[in-house]
Amino acid sequence: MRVTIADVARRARVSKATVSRVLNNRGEVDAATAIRVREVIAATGYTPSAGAVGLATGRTRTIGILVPDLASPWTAAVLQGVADVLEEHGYGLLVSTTHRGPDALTRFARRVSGKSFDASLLVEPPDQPSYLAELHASGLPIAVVDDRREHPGFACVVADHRAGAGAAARHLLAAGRTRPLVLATGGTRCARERDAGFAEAFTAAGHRVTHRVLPAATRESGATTTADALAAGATFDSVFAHADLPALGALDALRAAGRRVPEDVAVVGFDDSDLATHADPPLTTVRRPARSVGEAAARMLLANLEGNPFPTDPVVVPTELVVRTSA
Amino acid sequence: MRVTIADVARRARVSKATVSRVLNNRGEVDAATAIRVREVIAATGYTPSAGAVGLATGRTRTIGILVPDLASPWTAAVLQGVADVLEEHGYGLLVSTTHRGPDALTRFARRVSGKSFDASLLVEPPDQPSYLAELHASGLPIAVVDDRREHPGFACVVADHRAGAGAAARHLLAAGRTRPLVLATGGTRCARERDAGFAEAFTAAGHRVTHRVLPAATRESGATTTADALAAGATFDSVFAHADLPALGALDALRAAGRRVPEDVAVVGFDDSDLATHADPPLTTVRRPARSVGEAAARMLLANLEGNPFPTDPVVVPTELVVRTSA
DNA sequence: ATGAAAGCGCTAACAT
DNA sequence: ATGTTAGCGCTTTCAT
Repeated sequence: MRVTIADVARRARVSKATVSRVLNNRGEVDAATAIRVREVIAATGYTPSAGAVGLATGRTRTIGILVPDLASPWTAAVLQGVADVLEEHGYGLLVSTTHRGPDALTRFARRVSGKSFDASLLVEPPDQPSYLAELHASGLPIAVVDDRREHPGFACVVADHRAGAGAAARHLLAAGRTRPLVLATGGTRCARERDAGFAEAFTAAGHRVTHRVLPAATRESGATTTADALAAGATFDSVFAHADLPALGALDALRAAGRRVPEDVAVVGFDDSDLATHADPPLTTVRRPARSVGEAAARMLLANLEGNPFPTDPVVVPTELVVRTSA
Repeated sequence: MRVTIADVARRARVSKATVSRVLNNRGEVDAATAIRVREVIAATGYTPSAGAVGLATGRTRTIGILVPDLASPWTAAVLQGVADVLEEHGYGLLVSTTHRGPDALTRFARRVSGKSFDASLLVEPPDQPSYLAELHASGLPIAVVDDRREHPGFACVVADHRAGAGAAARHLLAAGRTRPLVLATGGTRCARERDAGFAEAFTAAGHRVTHRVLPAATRESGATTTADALAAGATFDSVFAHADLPALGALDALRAAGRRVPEDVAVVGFDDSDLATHADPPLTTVRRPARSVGEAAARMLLANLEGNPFPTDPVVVPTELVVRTSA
């Protein structure tokens, strides 16, 4: 049988209430009694039942996180940041995934109303306003990690895409590059931020940027788009891709065309994935601080649970230009 | 206020017991009553409190997983597999990490004895026999994912390194390669399996393999070890690396030495990481089925919870040779 | 087929 | 400073 608080109370010749008090350092307890109780606890290896504590207090010391999937480096790193902070504060992390379809969302909502956790964190949640609204209405503290910043009304943590793109631009400018080709990804909010941050710096310096939108954020589309630009006679001395994969593609196309990187054309990516380190040449890129984003989000949630209201504006985590060889 | 089972009972004009029966399809309930109860449930949006159910039944429908860290592609993929299976069966996943030091282990043990979950899964747990024994003694169903296979006494899921290495060897042999250079990683169990599987095939064919142990499973060590072998006059027509990163290093050294891949030397890696796809040339490699391993482990745990005993031998998940360009 | 009541293991008023 | 007493929201005998 498991040892319960009643067992401890009996063996220490006190009431359950007293045991509870020493357990939680609450209320006044005689020093000697406390010691005795602690001894019994140690001797029996007693650990409070999480479920019972949760039922009695209404708090589970667990937070729920909903991520698109676990295998992508970005979400995995965010998760790591969240887990670190929560662990440090003695909170548990209950993970759910949306990648198996919309049922997952329902199930998550179920857990929310089942009070499986005290707060929850949504990482790039799918746009299903009904569920989101429902979650919001549940009264549970909710924070969102979403660079698309598409969920007003929720406390939010985002990476600073604009500043990152700006840093990339200034790095290129400092190296004397004046005619960049931008390989942009779709029309998400963060893509617009990157465009804005990059273009801003170049136009401020009196230069124009050539802008292409990629059909997909893949290596292939990066390659063909770059090759097309080359074939169309576009003159550019640098490439800024909205992701590392297309940057790799640009590298391919450039090599195929006999352009040297970075001598003839400098290339900058975005994300700082593993691939960037191992690219040939190693890719200069803007690091998306997944880990820090996760940490910030977790801290925000924890602060909220302690009574501090959520910040009204998105928390912006700085990005960082990682200079390697390609630019 | 949250709606409780008592609220539902009142509105449906039945007792809590009946609502509970309807909820769990247990015992005989009049069809009409059941319908009425379900209507009230739907109307009120009632969801049972997970904590209360847990307290009453002694089961939380949650399993705990302990991983070294969340950011590595291998553990992330295992986790994904686990999450998929659990989600499908309505189980929750509580994640802990050991990467912040040994406290994490203590905390995990605490949750175990706090009955936060029904079973737990250890992914490549650190060798701290005391804690492991303690966990084992807790009576909680525990499974281990650990290719090192170093924890006898625990139910275990592993990838078939030996067969994977064998497949790599046969692929090389079929291509007429007869003098392979093996770039081995440290003395773990799985490294020995790979060595054995690979050597077996080559010696059976009457060929000898050159064997080097890498100081580390990095790209650099793969490169220098290969370069050294070349400089030492070793003649080899193929390289089998125990991981993708050193295989990439071999590619580097080979290129630097003017050897063409795969014409002069074929290269095979192990893991099938992202890097393999994007290597130049794309790397032929043995896929470690992280996802399937996670799924198998989760299924094993679930089966155990339903009363089936754990298999006594490790569950072996097949690996797969992914043929690309390098071999 | 359904209800009443006890109890899961804890916390939190309220007494003393 | 400590004990008593109610719950928290559910499941589960045991009656009826």
